[in-house]
Amino acid sequence: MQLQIYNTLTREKELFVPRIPGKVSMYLCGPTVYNRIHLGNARTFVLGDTIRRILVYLGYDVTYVQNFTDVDDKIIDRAAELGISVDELVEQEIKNYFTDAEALNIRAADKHPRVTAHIGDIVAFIEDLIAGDFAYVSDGDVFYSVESFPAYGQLSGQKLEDLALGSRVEVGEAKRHPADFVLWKAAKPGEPNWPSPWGAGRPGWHIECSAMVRSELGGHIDIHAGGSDLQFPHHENELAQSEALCPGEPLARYWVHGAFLIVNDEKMSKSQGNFFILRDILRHHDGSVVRFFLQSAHYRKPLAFDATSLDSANAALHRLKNTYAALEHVLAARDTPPASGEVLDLAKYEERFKETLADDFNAAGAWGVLFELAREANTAITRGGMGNTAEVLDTLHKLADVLGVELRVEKSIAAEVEELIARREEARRARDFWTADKIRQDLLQLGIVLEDTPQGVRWKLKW
RNA sequence: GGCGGCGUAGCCAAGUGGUAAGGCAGAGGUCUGCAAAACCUCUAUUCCCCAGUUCGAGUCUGGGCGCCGCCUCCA
Repeated sequence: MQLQIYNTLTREKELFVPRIPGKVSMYLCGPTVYNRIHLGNARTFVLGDTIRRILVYLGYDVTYVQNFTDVDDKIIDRAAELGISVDELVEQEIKNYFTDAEALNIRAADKHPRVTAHIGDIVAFIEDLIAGDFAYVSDGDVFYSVESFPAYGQLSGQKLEDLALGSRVEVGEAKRHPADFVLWKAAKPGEPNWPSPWGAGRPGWHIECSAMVRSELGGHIDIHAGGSDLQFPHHENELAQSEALCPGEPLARYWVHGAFLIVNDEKMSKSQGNFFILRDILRHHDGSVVRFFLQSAHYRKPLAFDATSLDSANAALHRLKNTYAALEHVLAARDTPPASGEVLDLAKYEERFKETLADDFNAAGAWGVLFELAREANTAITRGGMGNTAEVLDTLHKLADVLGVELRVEKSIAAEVEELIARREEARRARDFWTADKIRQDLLQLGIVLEDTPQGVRWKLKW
């Protein structure tokens, strides 16, 4: 079993060889904190978290960094719109991000650096670029000179001539080449700014990641990930900045880009107006369902989203949760002798699961393996049990956790409800089915579903 | 115009040379006092079309058609 990763830089699936054997450093471009994330954004953050979990599962010691972009035009505009300070908005939205992430079972990264906490690193980085003749000062702004970096365009496959045609040069910008991009923006009145050798100002967008990778991870990393809209210009520019200073060693050995969420055959995005705020979706759907849905297609393929997507995902995931609950119930049944019968070949399933994930993080395929395991477990239960119920339960739980989904449904039950269930059992024994069905109906109103099984009554919360 | 990607059943999808995973929805059956859950059976002779390579192609090559993304803030 060897991990293979599709590398955007080479456009090929490559054998994964980290810089340091057994260790992986990974950086994911995080959110610009100006409002709640939408479902498309969530896909990328779930991807990063899933890759991290898979790497850990495969035995790597992972250092995972995800930044917050906390100074930017959109943030400044939004704060003004809301009539609050940039700081207030940023603090609020970072908090919101963690709330949303937690709902999707996205674990906090090892570090979540903020741009504004790294201004010194950024200024130092820009100074290095200027010293190396990769950047130039122009009236308080500092620009990166794309022509100084011959490899410019390698990540996106763009040629400088082609880029020049499409580039937009704003009035007043003194760029030497149309594709040159800003490293440091001179301060405008009323905007957040920091002192620098070129005057007060704030960092451009791309420089933050180069600087934070350098300060947090040492300048060279194994995996750099983000949504595919960041491939150009953001990642192309990051690469140019970082590798200008360190020729010979790549900024990232593997570039991973996640595909978009598609609504009505179009990319879900703020500008299209076809986006769904994650927060709103979570009002109606469990986070595990949303996460499961986001993993239902391979990360490099667009994933279609429509009104039925989450209901369908919910039904699918409950198939696994039901199997899990059934196994727990069998295991907990007191009066049944230890189950014998066939023993499920768990090693076989785990091997397939692992190999599928090792093939460019194929989570959707790995879920398929889990469904097959669930079917075999269900079949065994139907036939009277299996020899290794506890191990099946553990394996199912462990593998779902690699994908970040909890199959165990936490449930508590009030004493009155237990009393009702007991009374229904009495009624059933007395063949008073009218009363028994009445109690079952009443419980259903309370959101509790009863199932009569050979091992006794099983209940669950209605989904 | 430049660059990149996609096209698999009603729907969502996995699958990069060996004879079509999985899920949802649907039909029939089993189990059940009735349900629920589950199980069994059925639902793509076929992977947009046409050529080619090969013993063998959804998978490789060439051409065509359709769709999407990036090139401007964007996950």
